[in-house]
Amino acid sequence: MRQTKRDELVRKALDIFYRNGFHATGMDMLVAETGISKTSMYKHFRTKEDLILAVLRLRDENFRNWLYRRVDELADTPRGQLLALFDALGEWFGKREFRGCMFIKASAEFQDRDHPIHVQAAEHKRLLLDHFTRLAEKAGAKDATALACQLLLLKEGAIVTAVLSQNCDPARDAGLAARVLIDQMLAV
Amino acid sequence: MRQTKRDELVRKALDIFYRNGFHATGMDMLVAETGISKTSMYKHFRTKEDLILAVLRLRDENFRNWLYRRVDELADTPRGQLLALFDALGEWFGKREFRGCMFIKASAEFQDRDHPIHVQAAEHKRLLLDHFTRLAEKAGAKDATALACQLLLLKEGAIVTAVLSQNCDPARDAGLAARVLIDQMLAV
DNA sequence: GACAAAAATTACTGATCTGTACACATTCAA
DNA sequence: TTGAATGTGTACAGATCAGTAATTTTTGTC
Repeated sequence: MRQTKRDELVRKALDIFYRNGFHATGMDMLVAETGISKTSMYKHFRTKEDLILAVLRLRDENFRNWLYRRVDELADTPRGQLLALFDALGEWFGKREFRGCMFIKASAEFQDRDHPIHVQAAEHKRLLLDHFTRLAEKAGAKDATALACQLLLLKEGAIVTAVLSQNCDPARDAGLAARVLIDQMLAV
Repeated sequence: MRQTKRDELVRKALDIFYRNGFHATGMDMLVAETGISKTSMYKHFRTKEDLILAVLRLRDENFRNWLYRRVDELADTPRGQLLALFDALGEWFGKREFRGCMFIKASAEFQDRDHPIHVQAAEHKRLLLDHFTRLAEKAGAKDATALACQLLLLKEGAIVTAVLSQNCDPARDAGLAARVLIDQMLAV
């Protein structure tokens, strides 16, 4: 119960950082938009960086939970789930609040590979890749690791393209490409 | 000839913004690292945003010229050139100064779709897509537009992955995937 | 109602941000 | 030699940055 305020802060900060970027969002803006005092913020987090790391942890949890659950709802077989990844992506791109991948943006603003924020963004991608790999194994792919890598490339590319191009449907293109790659990897 | 100083500024600012990010790079840092006075900077560019736009124009020119020329050197046939795209990407990823795609990073820091910097980043991607589409047409793809979109997804995904994952070879994965997609699109 | 933890308020520090003002130096051409 | 264009150096404005200190208010629990 006593964690409530902290959770509220992280939840609201997530929205603001996601919409506005990390460097462009000052602590004073967080105070104004969350209604939480700066003293409280600095009681829960020693620095802005610590807050950002907490935000990214929440984002990772939210996003992967959502994606895995949605894929599970959309298909039963491992092969079907690999394909459903891109249907789920399409749903995400269509949401009003879609603003691209928070981890790509984090790595763009904190470029140093050793920076904790960059490291955490990389960890998110690794967890996704692991999940894709397990799905590819269950589907019986000849080279599950390679297939998972390729599907991850399509996913990341689709996200970037969804942000930067209006008049196209990257989730559909990625899904069509994925089907070809999957069929080729499952063929005997 | 009197454009020299302005060009020098844009060239040096490109390096600094690319390494350090846009918001994280202040005009005072540009003064310190370029040796060009702030007064001169603001004589050539009314605002920091104008300077960034000029930097992105130069980057677009440099990058596309390099990529197109490199692909031309690596292969003769249109199909070979589509594949060579990913060999060229691999060379780029291996360079010491590689820091990801400047336009992805620009769109991450200036998220508003109407923002001039975001618009210019989108234009860069559109020009690349056009080039890919022409190559796919020359190669005789059944659906040149679709193939070009898919290859662009692989390219963007590979760049993002090259930034965020150390222990893998996204250019190779993308190249292998591209071969499958191209073969499927060129098959009768 | 009493008590203690948590949060808010307010004001502040020192640094940095974009952008400007002004005086002075350099270059080049007529 | 004059004069205009282009450059530099320095100082500054006004806002905002991350982060802190001291005090008061709110809140939940016994």
